[in-house]
Amino acid sequence: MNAYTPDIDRCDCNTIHEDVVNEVREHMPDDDNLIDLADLFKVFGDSTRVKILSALFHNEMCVCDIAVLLGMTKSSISHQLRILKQSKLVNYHKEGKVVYYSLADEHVKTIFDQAMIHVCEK
Amino acid sequence: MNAYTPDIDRCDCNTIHEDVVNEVREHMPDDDNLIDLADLFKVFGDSTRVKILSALFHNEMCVCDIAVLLGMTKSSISHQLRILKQSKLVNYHKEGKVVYYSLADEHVKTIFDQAMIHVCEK
DNA sequence: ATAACAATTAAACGATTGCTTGATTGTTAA
DNA sequence: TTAACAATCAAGCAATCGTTTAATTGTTAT
Repeated sequence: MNAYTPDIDRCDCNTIHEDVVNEVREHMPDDDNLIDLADLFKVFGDSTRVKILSALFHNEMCVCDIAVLLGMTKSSISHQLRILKQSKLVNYHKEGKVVYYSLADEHVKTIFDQAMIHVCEK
Repeated sequence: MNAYTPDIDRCDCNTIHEDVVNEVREHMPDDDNLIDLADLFKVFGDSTRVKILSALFHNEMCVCDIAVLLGMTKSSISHQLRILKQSKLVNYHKEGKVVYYSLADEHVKTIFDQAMIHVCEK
């Protein structure tokens, strides 16, 4: 931030259409919201987690069953469930040694359905 | 794949609830579809790309304007636009030196809106 | 108490990713 | 032709990520 680098924004060019930039800036959601949005999609952006959530659409399941279903180790499933748990996307309850996971939120299915339509349309 | 590693699926445990696993397996979408779904979310899972798409909801824009809007270099914006282009999420057309990018698909906004509802509900 | 087992955790790894830098392409205007 | 500039591209780097491996926790059953 000195006289030689007046670009607060680290941008290496000048605005071409100032009116468009200003108009878009007004209509865009806050940065924080867009970052949260990206973070949610980031959680959805792994095939293992997508498969886990897709499985939980139909039934609550324990770690072991999910591991069998997806042909992966309990460890990696547990690891991914931890991430889904942190993102408040799954709930869980214990019964003895077994931990059952279930979908925490109905929105997820709506989002997945919409995205699946997009994916299947090409 | 020999007599000592009979686990085709690399799973390190036995099925606890075979009925649940079988039932879920029948209802789940194909692996390919779920992988495509995760790949789509992977593209959405970066805040720069989310911001670019969110901007394009309102207007087509050139690389320079997007760079100004987001306070980033043209190079990194161009880099991300390339990924969005490869995923068929944006279209573009040239006018002289300037390349204008626009949203390729209305579904994206629907998906973003649904996800934004989820994000804002906590 | 001991063995068995569901689940979690930590460390390590290989792979992927996003940005930076600098060079290059292609078009416009002097 | 030359200079300016929008845009792209390639190489390199640091950071992040998903899985593996091995050890650990906690519960059940012998």
